[in-house]
Order: sequence, then structure tokens, then C-alpha cells
Amino acid sequence: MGALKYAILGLLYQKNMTGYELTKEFETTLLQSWRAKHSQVYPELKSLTEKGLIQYEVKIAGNVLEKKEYSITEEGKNEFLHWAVKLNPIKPIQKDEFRLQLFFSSCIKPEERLLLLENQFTNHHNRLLELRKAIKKFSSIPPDDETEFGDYLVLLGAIMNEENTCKWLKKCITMCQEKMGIEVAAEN
Amino acid sequence: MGALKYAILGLLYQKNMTGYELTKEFETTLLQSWRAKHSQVYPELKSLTEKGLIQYEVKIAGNVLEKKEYSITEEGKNEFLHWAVKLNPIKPIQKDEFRLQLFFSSCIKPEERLLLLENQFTNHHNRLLELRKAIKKFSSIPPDDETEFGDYLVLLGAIMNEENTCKWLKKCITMCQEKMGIEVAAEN
DNA sequence: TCCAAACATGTCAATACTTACATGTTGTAA
DNA sequence: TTACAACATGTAAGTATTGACATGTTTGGA
Repeated sequence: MGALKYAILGLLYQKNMTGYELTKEFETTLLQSWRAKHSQVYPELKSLTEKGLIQYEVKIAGNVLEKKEYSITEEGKNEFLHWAVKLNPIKPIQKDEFRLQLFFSSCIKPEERLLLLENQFTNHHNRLLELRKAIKKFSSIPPDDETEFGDYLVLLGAIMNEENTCKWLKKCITMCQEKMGIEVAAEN
Repeated sequence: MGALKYAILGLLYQKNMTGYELTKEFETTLLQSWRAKHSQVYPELKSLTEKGLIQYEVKIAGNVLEKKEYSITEEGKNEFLHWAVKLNPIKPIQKDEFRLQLFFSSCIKPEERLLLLENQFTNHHNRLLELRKAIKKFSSIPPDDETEFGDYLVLLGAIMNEENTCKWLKKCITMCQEKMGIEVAAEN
């Protein structure tokens, strides 16, 4: 998709960072919008440096440990800002192995389908609680000219998304139980 | 992720099909859960045949055109049913280029952020209308032992998802407008 | 009869991403 | 002082996926 490039440029637009720190960002603040492992970050940094979009300065931590502190170049800023205002078409609905399982669930026993749904519900509900905990760091809506505003909007979206997923799963569970209840009643 | 394998096995579990027909399914019924292009389907069919999970019979259409009609083997059924009941942990939140853009939107003008949000809203709302049209093929909730039941639940999920996304975008738009309104008021 | 759309099956190169391999330093708490 | 967690930077092999290339048949309508 090529958005990793812009994620890195965006982070360096805010603040100079090492590859290690960038990776940390992907595991924390950026978790709800983009992710990347260090094994993807380091080669990308190399490639962006070669393209002249970023540059680095070697810093010594402690006695010998070399850290590369990356910063964005003027050319990098241009590319980033160009991307930042681009209107994009929406992406096709994401692949989801659970939805695929549910799609084919007429092949399995109703009780097993119920188990799958309940397992998903538990997991998503736990994630919802985590996200609600995470948004507490904002005591109020941040000003729209601060970096925290984007963070807040994305986190809010993630929470609403999990709430909706839980709602859908509950609805599926209820529908399945009704179907199962009716069948049991019809047998008697 | 390896779910393409199970998507194909699942479709062939329902009905014998050619590679072309399988690809059609990915473009229509499976659109809300899994997608694959024909360039991925044909090599996968080859690989599954080599593993003995599926087999094919050559059929002649018209005068010369050779079609390969695939069917699932007993071994394939076993593998599919094993997967179909497996409890999976939930996947990390999906990557989304728009959310990344929104995350970094403090770098751009408030009016431009608003444009991005409104563009997304229009697009998602259009998709929502499409999905609502699609679910009309079900006059009522299908019985839970028919293949249509899974289809119905997944489609319902897709609709609820788009509704929620629209709701979130509207909320973001309102919040941005309020922030912008307050700033304008403060300037006077 | 001719044309276009749909049917039908493949390959190839490039990109994106994950998991595992590989190595070494620094700070801190027991 | 010693051991562990966190810091720090990379590579390599394999999988998944996309978009383009490549080719040919059949059906139905103008």
C-alpha cells in the first residue's frame, strides 16, 4: 500500500527519532491506524534516506552504542504534505478470517457456531475495555491544531468500532439462540 | 494468513466449481469476508490439488474450450471442517490509510481536514446504500442450517459497520466545525 | 456476419509483510 | 555483581497479494 513511508515521514515531521523509537510509536500511538515491525522499519529508513526524504545523525549513547537519529528533509516534508491532503477513494472491505468462518458456519453444528461467536464477543469486549482505558488520557477534547487531536479522533473511531462489533456479535448470538430455541420447541 | 485455502475449500464443500466461478464468488458473495483475484486463485487451486485436498475433471464447453471443474476430496473436507470450528484470537486492528491521514491531520489546515472527512463520509455512505440494497435479497432471516444464514450474518455485519463508520465521520465533522467555529468567534 | 462482453486459464514481476535469525549495549533492581 | 529487561540495529527466507502480461473461446445482440 505504501503508507508505511508516510507514517514514518509523519512521525519524523513531528519529532526526530531513531528506528527503535519509530517502532515503539507503531506499537503504541499508531496502533489504531498503521502497524509495522522493526524488520520493516529499518529497511524502509534506509530506502527513504537513499531517496533523500530523510537523513540521520549518529549519536553515541553510553560509551559505544551508536544510535541513528533520523530527521525529515525539506523534500520529505513536501512529499508528506502532498500526501496528507490527498483525497483517496475508500478501500474495499477488509479481509477477516472470522467473518469467513461465520460465512461457512452452516457446515458446523449450531452450538459450535455459538461458541465461535461468544469467543469473538469476549475478545472484542476485552479490547473495548482496553481502548476505553486508553482514551482516559484525554481529560477533554484536544485543540484541533495540536497533534493530540488526530490521535483522539482515531482512538474515538476505534472505540466506536469495537462497540459496534460487540453489538453485531450480540445480535448474531441472539439470532442463533432464537433459531436454536425454536428448533428445540418444534421437536417437543 | 492462509485463509484463501479455506475459502476455496469452503466454496467447493458447497458445490463443484471452476476457477473462474470461484473467482466470481470472491467478487460477489464473499466480498464482505475475503477477496482474491484470479491470479491468486489459479495457483492456489494447483497447490491444493497437489496436496490432495481437491481434484478436478476436465469438461468441454462448446467445441473445444476446456474447463476444469474442481471438487473437494474427503481429506479436503476434513481439513476444512477442522478449520471451521477453530477458536481464533482476534486480529490486531486493521491498517487504514485514511485513519493514518487523520492521525497526522494537525499538519494541514482545518478546512482541508474537513474536506478529507467529508469525502470519506460521502464514499462510505454510498457503500452503505449499496449494502442495504444487497440485503434486500433476503425477504426474511434464512434458517440457520442453510448456507444463506452465514451470508446474511456477514452482510448484516458489513451494514452495521458502514453505519457506524458514517456515524463516526459525522461526529468528527461536527467536532471539527465546532472547533473552527469557536476559533472564528474568538478572532472577532 | 461481425463485434463486444463474458467466459476461461494461466504466468510473472514487484511489493508488502511476517517470522525467525543474529548480535551487541545499557540501565536497574535484587 | 550479576542477571534481566529494555535499548538498539540489522538480515534472510518465506508467504501473501496485486497488477500487468498473455492467450484463446463462446454467446448473444445489432
